[in-house]
Formats: sequence, C-alpha cells, structure tokens
Amino acid sequence: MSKPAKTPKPTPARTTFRHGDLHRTLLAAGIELARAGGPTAVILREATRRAGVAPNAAYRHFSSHAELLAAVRAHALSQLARAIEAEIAAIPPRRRGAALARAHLRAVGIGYLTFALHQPGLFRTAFTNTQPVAGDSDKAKTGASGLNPFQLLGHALDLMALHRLLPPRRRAGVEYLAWSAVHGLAFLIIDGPLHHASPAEIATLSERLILMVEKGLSS
Amino acid sequence: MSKPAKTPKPTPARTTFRHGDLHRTLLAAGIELARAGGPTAVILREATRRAGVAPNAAYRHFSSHAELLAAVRAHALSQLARAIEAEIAAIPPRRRGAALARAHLRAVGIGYLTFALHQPGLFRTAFTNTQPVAGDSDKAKTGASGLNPFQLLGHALDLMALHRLLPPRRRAGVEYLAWSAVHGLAFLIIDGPLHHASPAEIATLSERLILMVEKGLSS
DNA sequence: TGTACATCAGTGAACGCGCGTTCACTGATGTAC
DNA sequence: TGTACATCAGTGAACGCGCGTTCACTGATGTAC
Repeated sequence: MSKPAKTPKPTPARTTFRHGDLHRTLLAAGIELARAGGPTAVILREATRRAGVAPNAAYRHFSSHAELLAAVRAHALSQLARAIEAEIAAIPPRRRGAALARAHLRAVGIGYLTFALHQPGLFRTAFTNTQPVAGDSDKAKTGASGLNPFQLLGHALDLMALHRLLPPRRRAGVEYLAWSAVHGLAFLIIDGPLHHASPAEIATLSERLILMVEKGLSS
Repeated sequence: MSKPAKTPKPTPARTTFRHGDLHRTLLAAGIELARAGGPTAVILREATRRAGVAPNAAYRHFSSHAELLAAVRAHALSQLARAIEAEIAAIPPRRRGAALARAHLRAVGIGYLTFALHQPGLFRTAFTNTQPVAGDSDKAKTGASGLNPFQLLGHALDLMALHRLLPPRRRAGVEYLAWSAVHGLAFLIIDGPLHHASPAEIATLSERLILMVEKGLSS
C-alpha cells in the first residue's frame, strides 16, 4: 500500500541532461500556479517539480523566488492589458466622438472585470505587492498596444475629456477614481461577498458600476 | 556572544501556573499581529509566545489557528464599524433631510477610508477570506450600534433613497456599487500605486471619489 | 472548617511538513585551433 | 574534419527555519462532603 503521489508528474521525464528551455518552462509553471492559486501559490520548488528538474536548477534562470514571482506578475499584468485591448477592439466600428469615448471607458472597465472574473488567480497576482527586482521591465507588463492597464485607462479618460464628458480641468488624478470603482468590484467578486453571485448578477452590477462612474465623472 | 533574542519578551514572565485570562490575551496578541502585518501575520505560535505560554496552550481556547484568525477578523470588522460610526456621530447636528442623507453617505465612505489608511493591517484582515468556523458570531462584527459596516452603508443608502438622491427603484444592490468605489480606493492606497501618496492627496481623492459616487447614483 | 478529589489550564517534547537557498559536483554543449 | 577544452545548465545532498498540531503529563483550583 504505497500512498498515491501528492503531485502527479505533469511533465514526462526528460531524456536529455540539458532541459533546453527551462527559463520559459519555469515561468509557465509559475504562471499556472498563479492562475490556480494566486500569488502565494507561486512556489519555486513546485515550479521546478513541474518542470521535472531539481529545485536548485531554478537558480540558473532566476536569482530568487522574488524574481520568479515578479516575472509571473508582469505576465499577469500583460494578460490584463490584453483583456482590456480585446474589449476595446470589440467596440462597434461606427462609433465616433463622445459615443466612442464612452464606449472606450466601458471597454476598459468591462475588460478589467472580465479578466478578474475569469482569471482571479492571475488578477490577484497582478496586484500583489512585490518589492522591485532586477530585470523587472515595464515592457513585460503591456499588451499588444505597448500600453499597460493603467495607460489604457488613461487613454480612455483622455477621450472622455476631449469630448467634454469629463471637465478637462478635473482630468488630473481621475484614473484613480475610475480604477477604484472597478478594482473594488473585482475584489468583491473574487474575494468578497459577491463570490457566489451569478454571472448575470455580476454582469448587471458591472454595467451599473460603469454607468455610475461615467455619470459621476461628468460635469 | 549569545545572539540577541529575535522576539524580546513583551510580557513579563508569569508567576502563576494558571494564566487567568489566556483567551483574551491570545486574542489581543492576534489582533496586534494583524494590526502590524495583516492576516498572514496572525501566527498562533507567535501569539502564545507573546502571551508567555507554551504553543499548545492555545488549544485550550481556540480549536485551531483558523478559529483564532476568525476571532481576530471579527474584531477588525467591529473596529471598522466603529470608525464609520465615529464619522456619522461627527455629522454637524443641524443637518436635515437630503443634506443629512448626503452627509451620512459621506461619513460611511470617509470612515471606511480612514480606517483603511490608519489600520491597514486590520483592514486587510477584515477582508481576508476565511472559511466559516464554529463560534463565528455575527454580533462580534458590529460596532456600538449593533450594525456591521455593510449595514451602516445600507442605512445611509436608505436615507439617500428616502430623499430621492437615489431613485428608489434602483435602490437594490446599490450597496455593492458604493462599496466597490471605497473598497477599491482603500486597496489602491494601502496595497497599490497610491501607497506613497501624501495624506493631502489621499484626502482629496477620497472626497472626489465620494462625490463621484453620490453624483453617479443620483437620477 | 477541613479534606479528598475531579476538573482542566498549562507544560514539555516531539511530529511531519515544505519552504527557499547554498554547496561542491558532473556532464553535455559548442567553440578555437 | 577532428579534437582539446572552457563553459555553464542541471544534480544530489543538505542547511536552517518556523509553522500547526498531537501526545502524555502536571499541578493549581474549586467543589462535595
């Protein structure tokens, strides 16, 4: 009666001594851990286990656990940016002017909330506090547009200001107001009292929240 | 050369075999740990260390680490409720009708944000996800009024609806919209990009956020 | 009022666990000649 | 084209750490008679 292995080998055993692409493999494993369990689940030893490699092999590619986590976090931010970009790309093409600006702001909010809802582990990892780490590049945190989530929001708000949906003199700092609203709802959904709300309820609340922000910022 | 003790004894050594009030002492130690380091800092062994007691002595008073943490969390929620109640109590006494309703909503928001700002550890502990635990009473999570933070917000929103500052037909679920906004800002402040913002900047953003919510909910 | 005794709060020692990290090593790779 | 060799990715073993939790115990307390 041998007890069943706690972690079934997810990777077939290597046949070569050299792994070949361990950096990428460890990062992918770290991302998978974050996806499933958030930032605290990003365990260096577990990543090496999944890569089929000795624990210390990780140190050829990451100088510490913190550096691996920072890389995973950058990826999560990049994915968030892409989720937002996808919503922006889905804006009906004939929108112009103020209607486009409003659609833009909505797209940013919906993209943000959709990502939080479908990838709660990555979302929480994106917003975990990590101390800065060598090699922590800003470029890794952007989507296809080269903008990070904060910059995408800033762009949407610029459009709002341009079309007088937001008084230009109150433009400064408005990112944090809009961000607060969606960030808070995201957390209520994934970590709070809305954890068991239905998708329909969440969709309704999301739309209402965005309307609240839009209206609250105007005039 | 003896190395200095990592944790200087905070409590004078007991002289009696019986402690006398270990339940309360452990809870107080747990609260102190949460205050200083958030939910993950609530370590059962450390609480017993601070109480000057063997680690397993805790099990006479809490069935598990989770139960201690739940008690600490209840206390944090209670403190949050009290912070909100304090702001409500500070409303200028001559306010009536719609002005009172608006002052009420503002008080809830400001109380919430003030508590998050000044007690980030307890705030994060209040919103940590814990599985339900035996003896986890709702009463422990209220302020002096007997209401918990969510109920205090609900009351403020009732007043808003009563004075038509919020369309009564859209009253349902509005708690989550207002809550999202302040919750999000709280997290941006204590765990996010506003971590290094000045008190003045935070105060300004808080007021702007509350105005945004108020305006966003009206009509 | 005194004493036997049940209760149970706290002790001391130990457990298994899993983590991040360091050390001296081995052996596959690719480059210089 | 063949061979010596430097490089460095991965190995194997071990480290110290601190956690939550369990076990059999001890000794102070307060109650029943």
